[in-house]
Amino acid sequence: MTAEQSDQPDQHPVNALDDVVHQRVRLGILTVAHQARRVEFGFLRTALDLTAGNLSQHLSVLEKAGLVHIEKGYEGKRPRTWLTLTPAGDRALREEVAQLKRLIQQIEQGGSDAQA
Amino acid sequence: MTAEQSDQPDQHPVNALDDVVHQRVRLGILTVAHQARRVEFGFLRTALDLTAGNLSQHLSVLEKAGLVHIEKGYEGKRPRTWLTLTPAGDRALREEVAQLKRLIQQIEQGGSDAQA
DNA sequence: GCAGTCAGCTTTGCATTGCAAACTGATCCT
DNA sequence: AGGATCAGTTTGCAATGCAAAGCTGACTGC
Repeated sequence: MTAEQSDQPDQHPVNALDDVVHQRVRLGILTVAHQARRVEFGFLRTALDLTAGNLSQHLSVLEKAGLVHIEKGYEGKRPRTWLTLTPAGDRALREEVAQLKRLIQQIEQGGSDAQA
Repeated sequence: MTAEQSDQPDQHPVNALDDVVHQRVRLGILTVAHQARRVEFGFLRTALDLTAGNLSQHLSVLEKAGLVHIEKGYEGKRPRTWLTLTPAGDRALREEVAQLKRLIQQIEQGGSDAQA
């Protein structure tokens, strides 16, 4: 146990996860936005069971990070807010998934007691 | 308050995730603890690239939640802290993995599960 | 043997985050 | 017209997460 690769700061999957993306609610938002091309605020709100205030803030975090595009307009006379994933958002989500898969593999392989 | 059609409380995978387990660092701790039967504090610290203070607090969160058992003692004359997953911790980790898998599947299918 | 140093954590202090209640402004109902 | 409802945003506050400082005991030089 000699050669410590100190130039390898962190090889652990969790260190490759981005907190903006990994956060539970935002991961949900990105997932839904990935599945549907364009999502309504209200749909997200009920699909993820959030308060409007909570959702509103998570959206601005995602927008500020450049992961989603937010589009405000009207449906008839009612104001609406739609959400689309940006290319960066799509990449970020894929990256999250890739790291989660690595993590899951580690968990499922290396157990002292493993059972599916 | 309108008793709306909340008979479908939340079918979305992210709502089944436990924030105690899902948090990035703690997910890492649980993963490492799952792979090795018994982990040293110092090992976790370097493996996950954490400050001691940060690790210390995450461990007490996990302990308070009953997910890990913390054991203090000596190795030779040096004080050491070891960590083991409790059965509940193991179950919680498996549950997290199960939900993550559901989530990943949803993402990778990429279908348009549209709205109105 | 007692100052100084180091290993191994814990505690403290503070900035950020996340949540829901309160608010704004427009539309619908009667 | 006046109230109820929809669609979000802003505000206020509690909880979280982080690193720096602090604490405790062991070993080292003198």
